[in-house]
Amino acid sequence: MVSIKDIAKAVGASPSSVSIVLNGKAKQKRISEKLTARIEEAASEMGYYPNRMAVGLRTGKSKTIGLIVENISNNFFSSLAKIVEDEARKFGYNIVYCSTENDASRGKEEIQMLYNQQVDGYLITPANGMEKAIENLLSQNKPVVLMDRNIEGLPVPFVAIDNFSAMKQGIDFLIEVGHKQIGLVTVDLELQQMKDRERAYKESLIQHQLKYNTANTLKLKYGNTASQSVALISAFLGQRNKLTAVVFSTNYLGIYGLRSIQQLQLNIPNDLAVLCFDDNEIFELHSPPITVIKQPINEIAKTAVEILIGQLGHTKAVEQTNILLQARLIIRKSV
Amino acid sequence: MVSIKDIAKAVGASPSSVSIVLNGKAKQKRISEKLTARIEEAASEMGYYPNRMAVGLRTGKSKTIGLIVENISNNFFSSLAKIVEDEARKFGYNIVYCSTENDASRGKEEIQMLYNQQVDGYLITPANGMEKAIENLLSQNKPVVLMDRNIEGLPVPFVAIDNFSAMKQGIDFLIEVGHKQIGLVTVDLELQQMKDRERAYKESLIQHQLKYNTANTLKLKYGNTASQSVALISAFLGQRNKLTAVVFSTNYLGIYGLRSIQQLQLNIPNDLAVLCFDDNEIFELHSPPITVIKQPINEIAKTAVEILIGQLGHTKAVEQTNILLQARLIIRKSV
DNA sequence: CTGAAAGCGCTTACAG
DNA sequence: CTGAAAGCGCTTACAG
Repeated sequence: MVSIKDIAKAVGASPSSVSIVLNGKAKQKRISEKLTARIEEAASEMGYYPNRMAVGLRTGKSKTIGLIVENISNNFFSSLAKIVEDEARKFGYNIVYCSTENDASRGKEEIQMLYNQQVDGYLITPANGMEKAIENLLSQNKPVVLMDRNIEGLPVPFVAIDNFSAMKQGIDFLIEVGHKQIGLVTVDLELQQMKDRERAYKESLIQHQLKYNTANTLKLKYGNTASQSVALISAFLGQRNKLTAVVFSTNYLGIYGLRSIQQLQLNIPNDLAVLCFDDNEIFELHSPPITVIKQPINEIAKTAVEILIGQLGHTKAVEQTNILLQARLIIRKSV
Repeated sequence: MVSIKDIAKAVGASPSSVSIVLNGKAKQKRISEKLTARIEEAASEMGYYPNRMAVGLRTGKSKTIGLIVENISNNFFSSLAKIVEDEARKFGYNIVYCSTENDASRGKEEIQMLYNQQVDGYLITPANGMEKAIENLLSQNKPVVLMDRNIEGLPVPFVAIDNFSAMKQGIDFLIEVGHKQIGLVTVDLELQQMKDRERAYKESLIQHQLKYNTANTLKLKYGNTASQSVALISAFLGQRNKLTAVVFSTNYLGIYGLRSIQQLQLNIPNDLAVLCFDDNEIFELHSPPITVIKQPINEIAKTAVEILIGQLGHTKAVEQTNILLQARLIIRKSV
């Protein structure tokens, strides 16, 4: 590996001059044009690239961003990851990812690893229980942007969608179309977004003078396996055949749900209308295609990176730091 | 951030002793048990964690692995990424990912970035044109493991599936079941795996005394948009209605294909039998569920990490470094 | 206009 | 048994 010293030797200058030139500060530091040219030529000829470890140690900047998501293999998060990668790339940043699996202790370890690795900023979809660790980061003046899930009371920028009105929009639609017995399948995570979605379900029913019956809500354990979940959804859907519509509060629950419905040999939408929160190629392709509430993944990722990069000092800081984007109801054929 | 110096000061020892103890070499370097205990206590009390940049600069190791895939948002690669993360984590490694989008110049830039960042090892699904860059890595003695796609003639470990026999198995099955007019939808990438799959298609037909007709193969451009691809597949499938079965040579082609088939309102499997290379939740859930050739993603990822970690000196080197795993034909209801 | 020196936090030969 | 010193590759205040 060729170092600054090597170049200095090659052109007969000092390492400091080389460093200055290579950092584009030649003019500012009044290095002669002649020396500047010689150094630049030598650098490109010798194939010089700075050792980021050394730069990092010296400057405290690693040009790396830590991305902590629930699970990188989940479609929602991997789509997010791709946009994050592309955006960060424009500013010369690499991304190191970690999956929490919604396990706070795993998440905390990951924050620690990223911290030791000196990542410059953090993009996090926090699991419950990570509040303290994130607060620590903030108190160390590390730039953090939360995505998808907020932590109440932490002074940290946050970009996500307005879960309440997104879900409300969906349920309102089901009701307008004539459904009166609407079931909800959700997950027992104590996440604000899940609570918001559930609350929207309830309030929409009440607002439309429909009965809110807790028996019409199925709350699955997060830790359940796929086949357990499918079985539980099947039982839920099979028993209460008075339901005319069901809404799944996440992507993967919807996928499980479709499997259950297939097993039960119910016809969508005749036997049962289906609405799902979060889109997925599966839903678009299903016969019939499933009506969904779609999050603007692109916009979420872009905005989050933009804010983070702003904090890292590359662009102007974004003024409004709590950003709630709107989801869109995409009407297909399942309702 | 607390440093080794701080600890040294706190316990009244030298930084070197602290370093030795904290690296678990106290016994070996014959540091007294008393000092060892004092240092360890202070370190945990003060919340010491090594600065990985400094360690990296000094030792040349960053405890980071670079993962270069075609596209992190693609289900196959994000699933791979999750297993890679979990396996690497066991050995204390972080993963930084990059998507090439099958663009060699982007891929080369990414290798360069990872190199500057001093990643310890590389896990790569190479795009065509990255051969030279990978060769460079090898000549610098950087550990590299190729996944999914090989590069002929490079002395580099490689783990993937036996694409030829996997595809052969699938086509043989279609023929045994009675199909004589079998179409193939594939992509124009000059990748060995794609060639192997195509070759298997051809050879299976010939072996069974069926006509191999190039008009029955549709080769899509990699750069096509989703809707372009769907339109082209529709045209292909619509015209030659003598086809009784079609096989898609990748995951995303299959997804496009299902959309085309839906648009054409063809019944699977009565009007057209469908077989797809690579599994996907979509296929499992489709009505009817699609028969697929499934790659053992878990095994691929685990094996690749295992070999890489082996090369990094943590476990014994794996002896057999070119590993071809077997794919499995999963018979569902689309044939 | 340019160079010598210090120092980021760590590890490792070396000396005692 | 323990410490002082050098050095990884870089950047930046300082001196001239």
